[in-house]
Amino acid sequence: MGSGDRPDTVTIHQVAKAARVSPATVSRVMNRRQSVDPELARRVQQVAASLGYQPNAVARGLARGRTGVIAVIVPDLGNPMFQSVLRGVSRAAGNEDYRVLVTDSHEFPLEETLLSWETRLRADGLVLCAPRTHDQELLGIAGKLEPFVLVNRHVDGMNVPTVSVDYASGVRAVVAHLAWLGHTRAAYLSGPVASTSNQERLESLHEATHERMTLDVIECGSMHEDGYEAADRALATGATAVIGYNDVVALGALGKLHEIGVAVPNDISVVGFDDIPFARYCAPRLTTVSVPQEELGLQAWNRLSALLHDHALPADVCFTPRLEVRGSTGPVAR
Amino acid sequence: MGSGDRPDTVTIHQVAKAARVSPATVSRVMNRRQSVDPELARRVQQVAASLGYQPNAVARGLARGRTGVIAVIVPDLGNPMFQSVLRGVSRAAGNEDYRVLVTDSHEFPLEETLLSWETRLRADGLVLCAPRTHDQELLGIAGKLEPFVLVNRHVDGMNVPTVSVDYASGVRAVVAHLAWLGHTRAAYLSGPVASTSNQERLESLHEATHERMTLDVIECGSMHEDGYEAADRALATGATAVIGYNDVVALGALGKLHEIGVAVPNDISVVGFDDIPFARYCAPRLTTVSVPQEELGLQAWNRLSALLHDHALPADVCFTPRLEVRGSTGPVAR
DNA sequence: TTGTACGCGTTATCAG
DNA sequence: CTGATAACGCGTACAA
Repeated sequence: MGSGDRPDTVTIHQVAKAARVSPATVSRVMNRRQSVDPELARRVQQVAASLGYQPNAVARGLARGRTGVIAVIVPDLGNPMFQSVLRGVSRAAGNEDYRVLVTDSHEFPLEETLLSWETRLRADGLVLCAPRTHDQELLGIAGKLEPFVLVNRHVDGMNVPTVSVDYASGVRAVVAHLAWLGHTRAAYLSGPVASTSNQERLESLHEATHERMTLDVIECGSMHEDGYEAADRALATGATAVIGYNDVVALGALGKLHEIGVAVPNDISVVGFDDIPFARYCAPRLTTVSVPQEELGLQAWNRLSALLHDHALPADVCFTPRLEVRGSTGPVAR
Repeated sequence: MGSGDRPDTVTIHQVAKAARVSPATVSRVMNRRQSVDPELARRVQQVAASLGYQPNAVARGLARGRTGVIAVIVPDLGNPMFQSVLRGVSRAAGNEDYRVLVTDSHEFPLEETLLSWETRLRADGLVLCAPRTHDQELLGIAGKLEPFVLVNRHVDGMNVPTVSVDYASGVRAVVAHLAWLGHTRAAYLSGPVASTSNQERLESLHEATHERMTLDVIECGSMHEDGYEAADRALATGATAVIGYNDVVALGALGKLHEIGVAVPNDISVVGFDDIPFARYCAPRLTTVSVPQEELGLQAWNRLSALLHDHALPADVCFTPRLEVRGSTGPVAR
């Protein structure tokens, strides 16, 4: 037991009193200002250490106007793609002593902007992965989100640093690869309709397959289960190749195909997007459009960092994904 | 209207002035205090909305003494196990309007405590996944971390709410399962030596296999690559079953085995720990000791929440994992 | 080089 | 029910 008070909160004043200096001096010492007598600084540091003093981050944030925290919004913390982006941001930001406030918007478009705003208020800046929000809504709130960086999404008329991926190029590579293998009919396991990356991939697929390959679009989603369930329907179209909205979906389909005895790639080929870590560890290894996910996070941080420190802003970057051909695609059976 | 102007930082005073009331009243309205004249409250809300006012979270945190943020420390944001725990915490905390400050300690024991402390300062509480830190160090810093909850780890003499898993029980189930299948020689792909969960599993394995099965311990690690590389060495021992430190390692081994033409489970059986999402989507599906990862996060939040709100603290919980028998284990070849 | 005093934006206390 | 006023803990001009 003990007293119900909280004597464990040692403030700058207590340190000052114990060291017989003013709070200002303690502050200077804690912030490594050079204008303090070395001898005095040492004494203050000793006292501070012996008292276990650590500056209150909140008060410091208020006084300085910055918190040393950045916010990151992801649609789903369970999605390996965003996990990697988060990891990239976190590590990069951590190297410059910034912490990350992460928020999962639950794949819920309405929450994306609300949560973004709310979370942004507790941080100095924002890295936004918001594939579901409408352009208009984003444009409307952009002003209250600054400084922020957009990941994996482009919004016309929005002048915000963006880190993205040229999925169209990836799609073309996929289609070329499949065509070269002799495929003439492919099924696309479509992601969430509201997702811009799904729209981008779908549109590019239509363009790339035009008069070259038949494309069946299967309603699916973005989770394992979605791909697992959609596999049957994809199969029913007679397609010889399945293109998943992302790797997670593709792996879900792969699981189902294996279960029902459909051989990959002999009976059917499977392709995904992202190149999540497990894509290279499943059997057969998944052929996929490889996106540098952590690099995406790193570059996002670089831009946010520039914004925060008023440095020169790196140009927008758009990564060209690489088609990683592995074991899940093969010549069409005949 | 609404767009166009950019009120850099609109404060409670500006709202107060515009609504011709005192800041105190605005504060009351924003905090939904019932002691405000409904008519007045409506007016204030309108003004606040029209000005796009949102209370400054940092100032609010300072004044209230709590931030609405909790810290979560994980050894590696790339590990699906901790990703799930994080997700569980995040979603549970989010439901009560708490945000999550996440820090990746890079699997670096020394940083675990330092980062924990540093991060804890910016939050109201802490969920700590620190499998590498020594007991002594943890005991020493525990006082400055409170309130906090420990996940997946027990420290003797530390009176802190803990959410853990009875790995020993899982290990026994694995050994029983393998023995029943006729296996008499197993190889354990050992995780990081400093990891308490590895120590726990290894110790339990020795006990469970005692005079019943030969156990070869292979130095490995916690990543895909580690399992991938260790597969050969495991094979060389002549073991008919491989037990991975975790699913990630087991999947890495699975990949290598598949690559070199060793059939699973016909030639060799493979088991993992955790039951990460992909364990059920690989081929063959991975037999593994299933841990309720998100539930771990949820329960951790429940306890932290109780601590934060001074509610009755739920008893420590220790989940008994379930052996999820899938396709990667089978009768020993003869 | 060091100390004093004020501001950061809110909340809480206490009069009115 | 509402409004001054004092914290909250720290950073920093400004003065000494």
